[in-house]
Amino acid sequence: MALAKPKAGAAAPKVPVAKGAAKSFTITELAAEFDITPRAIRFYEDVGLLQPERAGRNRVYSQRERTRLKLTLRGKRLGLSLQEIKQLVHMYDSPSDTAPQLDAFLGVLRAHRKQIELQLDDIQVTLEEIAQHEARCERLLEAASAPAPAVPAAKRTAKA
Amino acid sequence: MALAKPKAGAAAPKVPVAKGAAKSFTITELAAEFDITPRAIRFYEDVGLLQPERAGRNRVYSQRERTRLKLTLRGKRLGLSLQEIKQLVHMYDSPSDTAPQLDAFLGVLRAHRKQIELQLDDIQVTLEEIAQHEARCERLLEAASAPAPAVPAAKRTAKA
DNA sequence: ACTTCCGTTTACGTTAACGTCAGTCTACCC
DNA sequence: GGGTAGACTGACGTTAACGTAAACGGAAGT
Repeated sequence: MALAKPKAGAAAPKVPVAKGAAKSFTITELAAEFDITPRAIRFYEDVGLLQPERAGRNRVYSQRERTRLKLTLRGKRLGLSLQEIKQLVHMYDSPSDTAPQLDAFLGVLRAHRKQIELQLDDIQVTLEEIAQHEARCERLLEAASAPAPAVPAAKRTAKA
Repeated sequence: MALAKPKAGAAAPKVPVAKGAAKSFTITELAAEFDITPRAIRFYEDVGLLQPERAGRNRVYSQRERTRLKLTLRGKRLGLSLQEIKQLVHMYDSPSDTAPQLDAFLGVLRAHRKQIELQLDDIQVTLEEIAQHEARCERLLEAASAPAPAVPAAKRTAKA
């Protein structure tokens, strides 16, 4: 991210990636890849989650920004707010090196893990329940498709 | 906030235990138990997630309603909207018995499971990352508390 | 030069999920 | 029988996370 060119000759020429091969992305590419709108991506930038470069007026996303977007979306799927995600991401890639900083970071990490583990419990319970419902459903379906109910026809519904 | 007082000043007509001790709850009890506000509970009722009985004006929650509230909160923790939760809960306890109904229900169940499993992946990845960060933090902390790392020592484990 | 197509900016609109009064009602206590 | 304290019912406010519409700019094709 060598911020060299003070003025990149007006705007962005089509596909200027010639040398470094530092793959970059446009906003619509990312939007398409992650199935979200450009508006959402700009919004994430507004709240400080992304900081893309610019080619003139247009946004240019590096691999690193793409990763942050990915992290953001995963955070969202886990039910975190953008602010929470921001704090986490910020901690994650700000190199704390003093002992108290590291300590605080560890605290946050443990809290985060705790929460994630609770969620893991929720998920496992839910999966268990779903499995039971599925089993019951399949049982009933099989019973329904069974040719002749051998049981005492206590409930003979109208059927042919 | 008085915790377990001899129930000073209640609004309901003195808990009419009536017959079969079917344990019931007041809105404030549930609010306290799940650490939410009565307002939230009433709101869940507004959107059709709960249907408590009434003792005069006051709401009375049965064990079943309590369970639904629990399901609701778990759904929220899993990132579902109240509408989604409503649909699921409604399906879960409406006894579908015709084959097409069961079939549809199975479809929903499988979709739900699919989504939950994706989330499980997210969680596992996240846990993995957290573990790595924790390890790095602890490494750094140990290095920082080490006596005097004059030279880039490879690994200082012994605590003397 | 003109049009077409994106991407950008600005700004207001929207939805979900409550929070926060304000005013009422009513059972209980003194 | 007056006071108090919860619970109740509207009704409006709020926050997060975008959606949507309007207007502009630059570049690419014709």
